[in-house]
Amino acid sequence: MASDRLTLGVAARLSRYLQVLTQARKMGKSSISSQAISEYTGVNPTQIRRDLSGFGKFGKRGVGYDIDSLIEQIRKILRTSGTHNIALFGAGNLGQAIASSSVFGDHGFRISAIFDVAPDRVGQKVGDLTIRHYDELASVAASGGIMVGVLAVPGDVAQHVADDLVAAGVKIIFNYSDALLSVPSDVTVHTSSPAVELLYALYFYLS
Amino acid sequence: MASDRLTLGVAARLSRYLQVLTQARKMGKSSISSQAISEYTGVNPTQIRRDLSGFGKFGKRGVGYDIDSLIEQIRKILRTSGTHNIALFGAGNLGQAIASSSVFGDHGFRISAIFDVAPDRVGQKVGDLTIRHYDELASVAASGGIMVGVLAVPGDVAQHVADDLVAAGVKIIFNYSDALLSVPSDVTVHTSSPAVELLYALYFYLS
DNA sequence: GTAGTTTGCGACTTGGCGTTACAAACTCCC
DNA sequence: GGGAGTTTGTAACGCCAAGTCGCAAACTAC
Repeated sequence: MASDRLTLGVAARLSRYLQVLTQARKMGKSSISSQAISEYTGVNPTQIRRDLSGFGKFGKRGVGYDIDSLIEQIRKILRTSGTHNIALFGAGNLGQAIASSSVFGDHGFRISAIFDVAPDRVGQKVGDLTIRHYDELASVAASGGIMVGVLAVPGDVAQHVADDLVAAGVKIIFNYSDALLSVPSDVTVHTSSPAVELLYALYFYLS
Repeated sequence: MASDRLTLGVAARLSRYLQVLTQARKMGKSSISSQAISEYTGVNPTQIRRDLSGFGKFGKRGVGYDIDSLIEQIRKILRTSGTHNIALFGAGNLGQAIASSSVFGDHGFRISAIFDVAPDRVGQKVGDLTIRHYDELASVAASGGIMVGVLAVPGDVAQHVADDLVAAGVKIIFNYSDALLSVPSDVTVHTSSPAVELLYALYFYLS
C-alpha cells in the first residue's frame, strides 16, 4: 500500500483539490462539499468522493469535508507532509515575487536560500532572507538545504544552473525560464508555462 | 470537424508539444523527432505521432518534424493562431516580471495594457507600455483590447478585479493570486499554482 | 420526527491510451 | 547507385481509468 503509486490521474486530481482547499481555507471557510470542490475544479462530484473514499472516510454525511483535516489527509496520501527546503535562483523581479509571496510557504515549502550573481543584489535582503552569491551553492547543497531548485534566471544561463544543481545532487528542478533543460533521467524537471496553459484554456473557450 | 472538440487529453498534449517546440525553436533547432519530444514531455512517441497524424501528415520520414511548421499546425488545430490581446493587472514584482518576459509574446499573446492603482506606479513605463490607472479598465475593454485578463494582484483584491472584468465582458481570467474566484459559468478561470505543481512532481519523485 | 443534504460505494459502460508490429519514405555514406 | 539506419504513419489489441446511475446510511435543521 505504501509502495504502489497512485495513477497519474488520481495524483493530479488530488493536487488540484489541494489547491482549491488551500485557497478556500485562506478565505475563511472551514468545511466544503464535494459539490463545491467540483464547481472550482470541474471534476465530477462522484469522482471526487471516490478519489477520497479510497483512502478512508474523511467526510461527514450531510455536511461535507473539514478543510483542515482534508488538506492534512491529502498531503499524507501524496506523502508530501512536512516541510521541504527549496532554493531559489535569480533575484530579479520574478525571483523577488516568488520569495515574497506565500504560494510556496502555504504548501509546506520553505525557501532556504536565494542565489544571484549580480554584485548589487548579493547581500540585499528579500523578506528575512539574504541574497547569497551563486558560488555558495555547493556548500548550501552539501548541508542538505536543497530538495528542489527553482530557476528564475534568464533562459541562457538556466542550463548552466541546472547542471550545477545536478552536480550538487538536487533531483527536482522547477524551471521558470524558457529554456529546454537536459538532465539525467533520474532528475525531474518541471517547466512552468503560463502561456501554454492559457492557450489550452483559450481553446476550450473558443470551442 | 470544425465543431467537434478535441478530448481534454489531446488538447493538453498538443499544448505540451507546443511548449517544447517553442523552447526548442528558441534554442536554434529547426527539426525534431517524436522520440525527442517524448524525452521532454514523457509522452510515448507513438502517442505523439498518433496525436499529430490525426490531423494531417506533418512529418518527414527519416527526418522528423519541422519545428516552425509544426508549431503553426498545432496552433491551427487548437484554433489559437493569430494574436490575442491580454491585459495585465498589478505592476508589482510579479506584474513587471510578466510584462518584461517573452513567455506570452512567444505564444501569440500581446499585452495591450497594464493596470495598477498605486500613484507612484501609474504613468511609469514597463518595456514600451505605460502603466495605466485601474479606472481606465472600462474604456480599454470597450475598445476590444482585452481577450484575457491576467491577475497579478494581491489575493484580497483579486475577486474585485475579477468582478470588474466580468462586468466588462472578459471571458477568460488567468489568476496568479491565491484567491478562489467566483465567476459566472460562462467565464473561465485558470489559477496558476506552482506550489501545487511542485507537490505533484515531488510525489512522483518520492514514490 | 420529518425533510433535505451529502457521503460512501457498488455496478456497468465507455473510450483513452499504452503497446506491438510493420510498411513506406527519407538521409547518409560508401 | 545501392544498402544501412532512421523515423513517420497506421492498424490491431487489450487494459483500466474514469464517467454515470443509483441508493442506502449518516448528519443537520427546523
